[in-house]
Amino acid sequence: MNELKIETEQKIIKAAREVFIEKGLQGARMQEIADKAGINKSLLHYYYRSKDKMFDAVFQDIIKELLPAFSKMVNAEMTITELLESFVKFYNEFFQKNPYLPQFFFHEIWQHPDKLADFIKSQPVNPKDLADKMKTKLPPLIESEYLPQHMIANVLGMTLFPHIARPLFQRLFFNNSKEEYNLFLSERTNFLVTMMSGVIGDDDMNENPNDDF
Amino acid sequence: MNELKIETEQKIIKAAREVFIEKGLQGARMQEIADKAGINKSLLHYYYRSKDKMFDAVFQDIIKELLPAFSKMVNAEMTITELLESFVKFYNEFFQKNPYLPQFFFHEIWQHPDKLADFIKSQPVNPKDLADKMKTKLPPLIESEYLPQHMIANVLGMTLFPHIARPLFQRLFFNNSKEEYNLFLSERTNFLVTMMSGVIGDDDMNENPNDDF
DNA sequence: GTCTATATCGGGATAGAC
DNA sequence: GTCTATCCCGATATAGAC
Repeated sequence: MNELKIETEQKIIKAAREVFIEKGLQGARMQEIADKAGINKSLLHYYYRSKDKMFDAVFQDIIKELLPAFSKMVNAEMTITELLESFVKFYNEFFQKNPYLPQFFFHEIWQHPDKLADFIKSQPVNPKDLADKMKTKLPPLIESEYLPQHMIANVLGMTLFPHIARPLFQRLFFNNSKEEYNLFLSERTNFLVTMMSGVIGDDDMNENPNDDF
Repeated sequence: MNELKIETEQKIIKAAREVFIEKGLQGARMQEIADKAGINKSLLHYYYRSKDKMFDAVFQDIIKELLPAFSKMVNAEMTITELLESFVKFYNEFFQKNPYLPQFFFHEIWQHPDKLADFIKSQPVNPKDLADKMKTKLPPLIESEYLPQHMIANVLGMTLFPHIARPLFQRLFFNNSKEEYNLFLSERTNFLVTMMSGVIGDDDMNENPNDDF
């Protein structure tokens, strides 16, 4: 019995996630979620009292997957080049598996900035510390010119853009071929990593930003 | 009478645009649009038969404002540095005035890739030509390494990101202060222009990519 | 053209049997 | 826990008076 319950809840949350990510909170239909989960519509209300509560559960899950990946990498003991590499690789892979996700995420943070704020406040990590931490990883020459915020915006922007603009870009430049575009995306991971290393300079590869070394 | 009619239609399309951009097609309410236009709900149906048709009108308008700005600049007789500058300045200014717009645009192109495709096909401009044209503007050294698609994704990504990620970034790094963030955005325009010029090399400033010079 | 009143319907939510 | 049946409201859309 209990196993069945757990299994059902899994099916529901999985289906809900898929539908919400594709259609957004307003666009999603409870019926579609129920169909996709292979269960009855009213069961949704048994597990999650309302559509809103169900959405919250999904939204929180997704933020928890996206943001910590960010801070974990910044906190890890890596050089800036290694950091950028794991950064770009992680998000490129993640979004290639979940193409609708960037669109969903940014749409919903504009619709519910409050929900986002609550989550951020509940987090133990201080984002300003992250930015500072990132700054210490930068070679001195660049450090003086780049605000860490610019740096982060550059990296995230260049990584994210081809994913969120996919419906447009795939049609404009890749004959609307899914395969061609995935090829472009995979290739782009390497392109970005080598390009960024070039801008930063490879000479920090042997440096260690920590004093205790 | 006719003037009144025109005036009303203007008020409606303006209101519809605002509400659609903030809430999206699914999130928008006809009542809210009517209220914002200061007219009766049923008048909306008199001018545009349905919500969908109204949305189409708005969506087309917006695409027409966003994409041609793109191609006009690429076609203009500018060096790559001048091109990048007008590019970044145009979009940064446009999105600062219309903060919800990037979020709206990307959400809706995922929801209606068909509508987007139709528009693209109806355009006389060939995007591949644009990419090639852009390639001719690049200094030879860079040309060999950069696919124009990467170049475009880089510039658009770095320009767009702080706008679409605003609810997140403003909270994470700018105490959720609207003023501080606008300052950051304005400053970033210059930052991007100088940074990009640096990467490309300023030595193309005096070159003219055309043979007839 | 613009309004009021109303129809219609989709979709979230609840009651209750099993 | 899961289903069927039903409620009920919100939102788009239409009819018709002025």
